[in-house]
Amino acid sequence: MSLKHAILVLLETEPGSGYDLLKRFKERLGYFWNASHQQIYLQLKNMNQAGLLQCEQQPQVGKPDRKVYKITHSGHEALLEWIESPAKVSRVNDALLVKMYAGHLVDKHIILQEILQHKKVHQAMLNTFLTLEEKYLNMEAQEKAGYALPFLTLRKGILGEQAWLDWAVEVEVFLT
Amino acid sequence: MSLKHAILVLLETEPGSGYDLLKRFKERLGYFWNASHQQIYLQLKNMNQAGLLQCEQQPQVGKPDRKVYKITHSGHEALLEWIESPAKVSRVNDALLVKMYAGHLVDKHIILQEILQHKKVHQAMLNTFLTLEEKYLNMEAQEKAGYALPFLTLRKGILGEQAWLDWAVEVEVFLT
DNA sequence: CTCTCCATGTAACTGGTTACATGATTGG
DNA sequence: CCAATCATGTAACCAGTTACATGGAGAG
Repeated sequence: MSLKHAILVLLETEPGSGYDLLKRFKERLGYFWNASHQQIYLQLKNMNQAGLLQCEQQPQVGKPDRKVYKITHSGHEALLEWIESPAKVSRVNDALLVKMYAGHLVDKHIILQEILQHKKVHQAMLNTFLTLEEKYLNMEAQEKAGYALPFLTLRKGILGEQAWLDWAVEVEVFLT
Repeated sequence: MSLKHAILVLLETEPGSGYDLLKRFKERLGYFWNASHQQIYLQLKNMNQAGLLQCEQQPQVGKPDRKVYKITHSGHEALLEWIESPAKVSRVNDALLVKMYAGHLVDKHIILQEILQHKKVHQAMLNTFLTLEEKYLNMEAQEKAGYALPFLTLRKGILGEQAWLDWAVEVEVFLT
């Protein structure tokens, strides 16, 4: 299970609350890791209990306390251990392809419409990634160096989305 | 969710036992849908109870009964309804990219080794897909027509794996 | 005044994995 | 003889989603 480790990664550089983490997930790991706020709050509680994080409560007026979590030494150790041990090849379960496979059962326009809807989402993601890429490429050498690995994950996103869109073209050609 | 629907797809053309389905998953939906035998047996039981499938028990000597499941009318309806209603864009949770993102915490050879391991698996998958593609391309026009949609899902696999391997090259260039 | 964002959480449920369990047959 | 494959399942656990719940602040 890796939500735990993803949280450790995001807290490794700076402490943050559950909500902060939610935002960081969207900004930084958005393409390859998703987490809902419910999952995050629960995980933080568990990880705090397990001693991977420590929590500082900041009282707020008219709001629930702001709980800022910080990685502990034990948390840092756990993170390194995880990075160093091999990960399984992640296998997808893609419902769209199951539909595609059985598409002969319905009118082909239904499948085509579905593809076009998904295409919009993938095109939008690609655009976001390309904007981020440009930002990176315009950085000064020094700043660039610090973002090299995140940039490689961005490249994964770009190549993945481009492949998706190339595939969509093949599908459209066949279905129209 | 969709394991249910994937099973309906696989039983739509011909009945089969849990073990038959396990094999069909591997052969036909392998790239985009994974299911363990435990999941399948459980689902079949539930779907039988829900009236989507009917089960015929074939007694066997020295073995548990062979339970052959067949899609019912209600199951067929459920399948069509599912295909016709929009699917969410599937979002990946890829632990390898989380590691990559935080790769600065460890020696870069650790990340490189991990990439090389994963690359082997992706290369093997691509080879399998390319073999299947060739098989399809050598079919006669008539037979080809019947496999057009499954062929498109195969194309997705091919484009996806090629993109993965292209990305791996970029990673290797950076890490060596 | 309503909508969106900020900010936090609990509870029930569904989906999926890991571990356990059994035993025959086939191929090297 | 040993490993793999055939063939079936249960139980405990872990991960993730959906629904529910609350309430302030700022924008239009």
